[in-house]
Amino acid sequence: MNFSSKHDDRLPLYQRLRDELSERIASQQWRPGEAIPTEAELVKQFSASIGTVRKAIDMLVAEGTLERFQGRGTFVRRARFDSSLFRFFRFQKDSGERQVPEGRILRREVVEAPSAVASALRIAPGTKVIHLSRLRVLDGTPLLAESIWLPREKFENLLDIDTSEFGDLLYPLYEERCGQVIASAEEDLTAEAVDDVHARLLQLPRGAPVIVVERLALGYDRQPLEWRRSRGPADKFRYHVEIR
Amino acid sequence: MNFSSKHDDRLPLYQRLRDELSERIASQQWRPGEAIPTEAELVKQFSASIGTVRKAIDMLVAEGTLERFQGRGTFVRRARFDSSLFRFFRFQKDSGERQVPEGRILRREVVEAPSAVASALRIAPGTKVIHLSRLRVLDGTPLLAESIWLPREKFENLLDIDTSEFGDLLYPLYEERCGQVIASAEEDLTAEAVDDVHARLLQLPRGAPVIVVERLALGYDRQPLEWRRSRGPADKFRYHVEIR
DNA sequence: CAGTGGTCTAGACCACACG
DNA sequence: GTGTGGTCTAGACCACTGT
Repeated sequence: MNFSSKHDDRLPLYQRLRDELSERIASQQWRPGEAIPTEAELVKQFSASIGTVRKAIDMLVAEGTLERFQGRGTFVRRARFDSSLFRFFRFQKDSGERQVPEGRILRREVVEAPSAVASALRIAPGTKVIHLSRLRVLDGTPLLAESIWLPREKFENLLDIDTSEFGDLLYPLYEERCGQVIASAEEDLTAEAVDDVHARLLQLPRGAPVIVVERLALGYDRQPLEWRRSRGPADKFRYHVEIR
Repeated sequence: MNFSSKHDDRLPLYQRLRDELSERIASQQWRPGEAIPTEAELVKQFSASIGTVRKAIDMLVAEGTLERFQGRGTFVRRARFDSSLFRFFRFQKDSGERQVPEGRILRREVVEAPSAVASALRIAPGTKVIHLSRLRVLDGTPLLAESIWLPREKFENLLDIDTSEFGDLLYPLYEERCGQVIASAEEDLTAEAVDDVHARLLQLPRGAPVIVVERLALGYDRQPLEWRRSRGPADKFRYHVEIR
């Protein structure tokens, strides 16, 4: 067995190996939660030494694409985005348990992509996109008001289901209904004084500070799959960063 | 040559090696900007193989403690924190060049540590600390209002210099005057409506949204050296994160 | 040129998971 | 016990830096 042709021979072997593995994951040849072949097997397949194979796998583990378990194997990592919400918002029960906030879809429509959305999703402006408006609520308190945009072509199936059946988490829904797996994301955080529309939605006084999180979610092949903008009350927000 | 005694023999060799190197850096045996011994030299000193030495160094590079340059050597990394400011604030000239905002010390005093400060710096409440009040200004526009607390014992020398000679960056000053090197930091971000005191300082209307950044700065030995709380106008703020 | 880190090999043995 | 990843060795050769 050998490499798919497109790799540059001048690149180090472990790099090409990393890219090759990464592509097989992107193409869902190995799916999230599944084990990839053993190190010994990969050594044979790519006629590389164990050290080189391990270095390639090391990189994918560092990137968060793979997960290793001694004695069991190496697995494609299933991204856990719910936790990202809790990196930002200290909305937890006293016991410290993490609750998934209830998600209510307020609106679902097909529209032409506004220019900001089109450029984020890297599609032509005016392309049809699905727009969802969603409110996330915890213990009766509005937590987040979200606007979500999806390329229609990939997510057409979402138009067939009743929005009441969407459930509280969208990414598993994307996977089940549309075969689209979210592998990573980029977020931009800002803050602003709440506008009247969101003040009503979030039950906040006029001009109260809100956090704005814009998230671009990507597949394993790094294609943009979803763009969303979420707003939440600033006093519920705390984000922690380590710097070196 | 051998390891300092305290390392646990059950730990993998590359781990013990990493810890040993890390300690030598913390103790300023090798200082920021200086090269550490070559890989071949470390192989001899620790009677390990080249692969093991490289793995230990790899870890410190990944942590941001060391920096490698092919053909030149491996160097203790000098933390560059000015950049952290610009990760958060999009205050740049049109050309994209990064300007260091002017720093004006408004007040310098010795006080007993408030409990929040004491717990952040991990010292007993009531211990004497140096408190600095500082305004950072770019092109005449107030950017950040900062309150900075330092353990008096380590930073006594700062009391001897006129505050007008502090300059625009404090961390180089800490290093030159007090021998204290900042190696890493943790930041917490929140947002709030500005209070009257900071509205005046930052020239903002009442209740405007401000970003609040609390930073704990640590030495190479991870001892807390400085705690600060900074506030800046939210519309100047944008923070970018990657999630996996 | 000599000296540095970067890549790669071909093994050995250990620690852990699971049937 | 068998199979997996984890640690470690002892080299070889390449690519880059500085003199």
